[in-house]
Amino acid sequence: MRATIKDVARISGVSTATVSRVLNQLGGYGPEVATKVLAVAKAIGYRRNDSAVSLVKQATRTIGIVMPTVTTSFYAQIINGIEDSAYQAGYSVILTHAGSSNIRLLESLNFMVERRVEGIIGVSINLNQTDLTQIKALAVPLLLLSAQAPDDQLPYVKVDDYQAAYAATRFLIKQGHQRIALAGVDPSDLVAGQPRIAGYEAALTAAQLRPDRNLIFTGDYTFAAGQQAMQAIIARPEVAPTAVFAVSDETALGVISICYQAGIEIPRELSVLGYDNSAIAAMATPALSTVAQPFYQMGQIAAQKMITSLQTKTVITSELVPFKLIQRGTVAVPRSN
Amino acid sequence: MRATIKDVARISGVSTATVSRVLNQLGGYGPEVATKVLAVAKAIGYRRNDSAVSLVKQATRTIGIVMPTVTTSFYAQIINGIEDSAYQAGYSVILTHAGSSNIRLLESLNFMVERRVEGIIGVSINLNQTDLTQIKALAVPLLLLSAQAPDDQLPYVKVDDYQAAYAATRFLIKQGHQRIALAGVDPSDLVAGQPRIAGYEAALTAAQLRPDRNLIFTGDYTFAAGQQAMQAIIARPEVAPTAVFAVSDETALGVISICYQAGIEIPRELSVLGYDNSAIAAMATPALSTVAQPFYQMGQIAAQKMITSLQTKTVITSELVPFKLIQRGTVAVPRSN
DNA sequence: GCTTTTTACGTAAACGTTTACCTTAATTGT
DNA sequence: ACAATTAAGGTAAACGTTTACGTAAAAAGC
Repeated sequence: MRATIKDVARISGVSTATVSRVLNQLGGYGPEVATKVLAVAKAIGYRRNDSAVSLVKQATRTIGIVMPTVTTSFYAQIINGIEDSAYQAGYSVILTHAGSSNIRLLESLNFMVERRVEGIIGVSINLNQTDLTQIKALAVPLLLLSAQAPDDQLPYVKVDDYQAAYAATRFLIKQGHQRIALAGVDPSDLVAGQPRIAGYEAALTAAQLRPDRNLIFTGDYTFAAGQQAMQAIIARPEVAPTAVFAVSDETALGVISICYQAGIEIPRELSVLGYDNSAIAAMATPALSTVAQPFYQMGQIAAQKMITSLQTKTVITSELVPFKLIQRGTVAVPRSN
Repeated sequence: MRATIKDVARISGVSTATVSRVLNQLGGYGPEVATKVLAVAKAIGYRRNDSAVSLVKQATRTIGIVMPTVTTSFYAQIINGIEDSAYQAGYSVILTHAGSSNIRLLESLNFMVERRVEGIIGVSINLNQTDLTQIKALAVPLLLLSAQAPDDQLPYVKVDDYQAAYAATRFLIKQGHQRIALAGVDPSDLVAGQPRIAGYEAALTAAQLRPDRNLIFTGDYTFAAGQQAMQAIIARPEVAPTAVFAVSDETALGVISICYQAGIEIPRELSVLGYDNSAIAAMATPALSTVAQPFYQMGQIAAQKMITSLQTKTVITSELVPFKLIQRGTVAVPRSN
């Protein structure tokens, strides 16, 4: 068994209260006692037991992360951001997956409540009203990252998908594109799907271009979705876009992979724009132009917001973080111009 | 404040012991008491406090993950594997970064010991002898994942880098390649660097090909390392390999990106083989041939080994997991053949 | 030199559980 | 019908800390 504060006290010849005071530097002890206690603690390898501390202090200094079981590449960046901020503030982070399609979500949240996390950051989780009422019953602060609850019932940190899609589409138009496809989007997705469609269409309309539903290729943000979209584009020469705005970098790579197989040269024959700026974007050939989400910073911001809210006992406010258009090698002016 | 077992007991009109028995289904109570207690617990939103349980049971059912602050794309797969296994066994996982180049390593480990994790899985961390003695002093089980300690002083789960590099090189030779470069490797890295160099050279020697140190381009496994290696290859036409074995997928993409810029066609003019089979390998154009490490399974195996060792109180044994050569689109027979 | 303040500790309760041990009543066996 | 067993539930200690409160001695103030 591991040494306890009592062992340190006994060997040092003082009370546990004094040991605690020395260890936490609270004052109220003499210098020779302090050195003695410290020496003994080190000698017997004493480490304090956070379970006991949490119990008496009624605070665990732990925040939880809940994510769907995905392996998209920005996963790491988000977690890094959260963990770095948490660590700096002396908080631990405990991690749980919600399973694919949130199957394990409430179970996971329960788990965390029993661990007495002080707050939870839910990454990319879609909530319906039933979920929300159950979450409220849990009585634990929940902050959404890259997600949004119906009627904004929960605070969030995310980019403004409408604005980002608008800016991205506008950028393609300014390059001279008129027939711009939107690929891989899920129109039933209220948080990332519909706003991006709306932004895309608004930018077209603002430029006097008529949005064409035949240019929207639905999907689930994956590589495969991009492949399917591009195959559909090739199969229907009558639509013939000069640019495709993919709804994620992975989707963009999917369309690029089909283009490669079909001998369509990028960006000469077709421009492709991604979304996310995940690590793979810079490493693709040609390097992928994309709209960047600052994942690491989003993680940091989320953790900071959560922790300061915890410490100041104020409510967490939502925050829209800035996106950025990153021009690399997959967008050019269309050939016809 | 959250409801406690005492609240449940008081409202139900029984003792806390009985509540505990009901909640944990230990028997020794009547059916009507049970339903009453359960109803009360639910009504007041009682959740048990794991800090208290951990304290009295002297077990936290938590394992820790320590990783360097990297954003390589297999990060997610490893964590998913660990978390899934842990979750199934009723364990929580708490996550900490060791910082770049392990700057925060011992601090992180200490953190975890204070949290009383029952075991720690260290992912991709390189340990020197000083680290090791300090870790031993921590007296907590540590299992290495994709890493190895000097003199095998700690158990590990990893692929056999020597064999994998040997098989990969042999594969390239069988395709007809005779001048094969090795790119991005760190020769001072005892765990992933030297064994891969050795396997690479052994395969060459076994095929009566003389290893040539000029064909080894050192680096740090990154995308940039691959770019530098390929630039060096182009700058020195006298070495002119027909294939390059990159020491990671990212490095492979680095060499591919330079080839693209230089107009070198892959795989017609140059074959490229990666290492890892991270998500990006399948999404690259052309799709990257690579030696696959089963990251998700490695995570699972590590967690399972740790947990069964904890439960059976046996030592953790090391395990070499199988690699696999995945042939996609970046390796072909050399032109000269 | 006496009171007052400060310093340096010790005592013990509290945090929320689990569980060994005890007690009472009901059930069983004969 | 009575002893023996079992079932149902209570009591209280224990886990490892922190911290309010108490106390004795030393220091300071006059």
